Amino acid sequence: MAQLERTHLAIVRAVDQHGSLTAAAEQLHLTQSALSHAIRKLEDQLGVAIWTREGRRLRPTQAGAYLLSVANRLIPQLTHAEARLRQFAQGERGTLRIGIECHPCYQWLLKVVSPYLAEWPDVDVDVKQEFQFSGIGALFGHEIDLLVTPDPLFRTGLQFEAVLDYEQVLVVGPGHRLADTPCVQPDQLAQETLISYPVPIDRLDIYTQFLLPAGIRPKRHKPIETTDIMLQMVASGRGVAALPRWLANEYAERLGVTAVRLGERGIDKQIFLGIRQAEAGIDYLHAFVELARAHRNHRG
Amino acid sequence: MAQLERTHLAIVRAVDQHGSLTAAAEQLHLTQSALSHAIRKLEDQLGVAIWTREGRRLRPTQAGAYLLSVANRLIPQLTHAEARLRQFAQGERGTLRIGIECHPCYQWLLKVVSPYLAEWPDVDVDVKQEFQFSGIGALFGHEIDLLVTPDPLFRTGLQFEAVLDYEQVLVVGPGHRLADTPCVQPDQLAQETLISYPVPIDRLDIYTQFLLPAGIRPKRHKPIETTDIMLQMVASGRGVAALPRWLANEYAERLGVTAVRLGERGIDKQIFLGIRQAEAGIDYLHAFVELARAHRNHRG
DNA sequence: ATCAAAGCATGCACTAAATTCATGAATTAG
DNA sequence: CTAATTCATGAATTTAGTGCATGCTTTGAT
Repeated sequence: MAQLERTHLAIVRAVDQHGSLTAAAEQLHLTQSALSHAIRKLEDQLGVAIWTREGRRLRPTQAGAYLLSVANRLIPQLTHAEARLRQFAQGERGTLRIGIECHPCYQWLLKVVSPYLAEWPDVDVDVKQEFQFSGIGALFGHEIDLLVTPDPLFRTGLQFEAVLDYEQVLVVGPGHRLADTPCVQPDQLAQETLISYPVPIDRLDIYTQFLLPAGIRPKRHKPIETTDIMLQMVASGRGVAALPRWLANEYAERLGVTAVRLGERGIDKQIFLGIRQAEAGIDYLHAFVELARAHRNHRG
Repeated sequence: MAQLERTHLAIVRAVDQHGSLTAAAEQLHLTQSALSHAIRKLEDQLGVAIWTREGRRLRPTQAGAYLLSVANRLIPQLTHAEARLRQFAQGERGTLRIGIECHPCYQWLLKVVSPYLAEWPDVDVDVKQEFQFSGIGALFGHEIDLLVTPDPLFRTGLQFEAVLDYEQVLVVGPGHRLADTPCVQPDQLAQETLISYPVPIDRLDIYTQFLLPAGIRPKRHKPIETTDIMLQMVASGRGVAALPRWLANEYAERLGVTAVRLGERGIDKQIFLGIRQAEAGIDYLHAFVELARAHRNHRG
C-alpha cells in the first residue's frame, strides 16, 4: 500500500540537509505544515518511524538512514533523466559525461574532445575527475557515461576498448646523470627524488611494476598535482617523474627534459574507454569511441 | 518544471509490457482515460513525444526508449526499498540477496547459509544465479547485496574478501587410467571427454590455466547443468570433470571417483565474498562474511 | 524561574490535480 | 461495411495535497 514517491525521497534529503522541518520546507517551497503532514502520512503508511523526535530535533532512525541512502542514490538519477529528456525535447543530443581516472589521461582527452565537439555541435561534454568510489562505480551508478582509465574490466555489462598504447618512461631534467642512458635500472633511482601525482603508491606503475619488484624505494617521494608544475620541477633538477612517453615528448624541446626507458623492456601501458554495454549503440557515444580510436592510428 | 514522478515511470513500463493503453490501464488499476490524460500531460510538460501514434498503436520514440530504460532501472530499486522499509516496520532485519557466479560456489554456499539462518532468524536469504550482466554489475545495480565469486575486483567501491581456498582438480571415475596418477598433464586429456558446467570456455580454469596454454583440447566437451549428474557421469566412465577438491572428496566414497592434481603444481583457486563498501557496517551482512570466514578455518 | 523564541503537530478550509464518465474519432479485422 | 477495439477529449467529480491558524513542547537567555 505504501508507495514511495519522489517527493518522499526529496523530503528526506531536504530534512537531512537542513536538520529541521522548517528549513527543509523553505527549500521545497512548502510550509512547515505541509511537510509535517507529509511525513506523518509517509510514516503512517510505511509503519516505521523515519525520524525520532528528540526535543525539537529530528534524528533519523535506522529506517530513516536507509531511506536517505536510497534518496541520495536515486534522486540524482531522476534529475539527470529529466535533463536528458529536456535535451531530447530541444533537439540536442545530450551531455556526454566523461570520467577520467588517471592524471595524464586528461592531456590525452583534451586532444580528442576538441575534434569531437566540432563534429557533434549539439552534444555537450562534461568531465569529472573525482568519484565517490571508483570510476567503474560511477559508470555503473550512471554518474558518468564514459570512463577513461588504464584499468579495464571485462565481462561485467561494461565494454572496454583500448584507444591508446604508450610507454611509461622516466623523465629527467637537462644534464641529469641518467639523461644519456638507454635505459634505467631500479637501483639507479634509489638516490633520486621521485615526483608523481598524488595517488596511492599501488596505483603508480613505476612502483608496482618497477621499483617494488626490485625492493627499491626512491630517496624521496614528492606528490605534485599538475603535469606542468611536475615537469617544471623535473626540468629544474628537483627530481624525476614517470610519465607517458608522448607526454614527455611534448615538453622535451620546451623544457629540455629527456625520456628514459624504465628497465630493458620498458613499461607498456594502455588507455581504455569504458561504456555501459546497453548504451553501446548510442550514436554520439559510439562516435566518441570511434574518434578516439582514429586518433590512435594517427599518432601511429 | 517537469517533474519525473514514479507514476510516470510505472506508466511507461506498463505500456511497454502490454503494448496498449487500455491493457496498461488495467494493470495500473486505472481507466484508459486516466492514462491518456496522464501521458498527454507528461509529454506536454517534457516537450517530447514519448510515443508515436501509429494507427492505434503506441510506438516508443527515442526519448520513450530512454525513459523506459530509466524506468526499468529505477522502479525495481524503489520497490525493493519499500519492501526493505516494510521489513524494518515489522522488526525484521531484512533480506540478504546473495548472488553467485560460479556453479560449485552453490554447494559451498549451502553450508554457510544454514548456520547463518539459524543465527539470524529474522533475516531472509535469497539466492540469485542469473544476472542480466555480471554479478558485479548486479552488486553495483543494487540487485543483490552480496556476491559469491571467484573473480574479485578491488578499488571500486566494492569490498571483496577471500573466504575459501581450494584446489581445482580433475575428477575421474573408478578404474580410470588416470586414477592412480599423482598428477595429470594436459596432453593426457586429449583423448578424454570433458564434462563441465554450461559456461563459456574462457570461464573454465581447466581451459584457461591448463589446456589452452598447452594448446590441447579434449576429444569432446559435454556441458551438464548439475553437479550431481555431472559426477554420476564421471562415475560411470563417460568423461572427466574439473571440480574443487573438497567437492570431489564429498562424492569420493559414495561414487568411487578420484581427484587427480592438474599439472605438477595444481590449480589453486579462491572464492570471494563481495559487498558494497558503503554497507560494510550493516550487522547482518557483516555477520555473514564473518561466518563464512570462520567456516574457512574450520575446514583448514 | 520565567519568558520569549523557535520548532513541530493538528484541525479545518481550500485549491488544484488526478480520476472518472460519457462520448467521439480513428483504425483494424472479419 | 460493419462491429469491435483503441485512443482522445471535455466536463463532472473526487481526492489528495497545501496553507492558515493555533496550540503544545523544547530551548536558551535574562
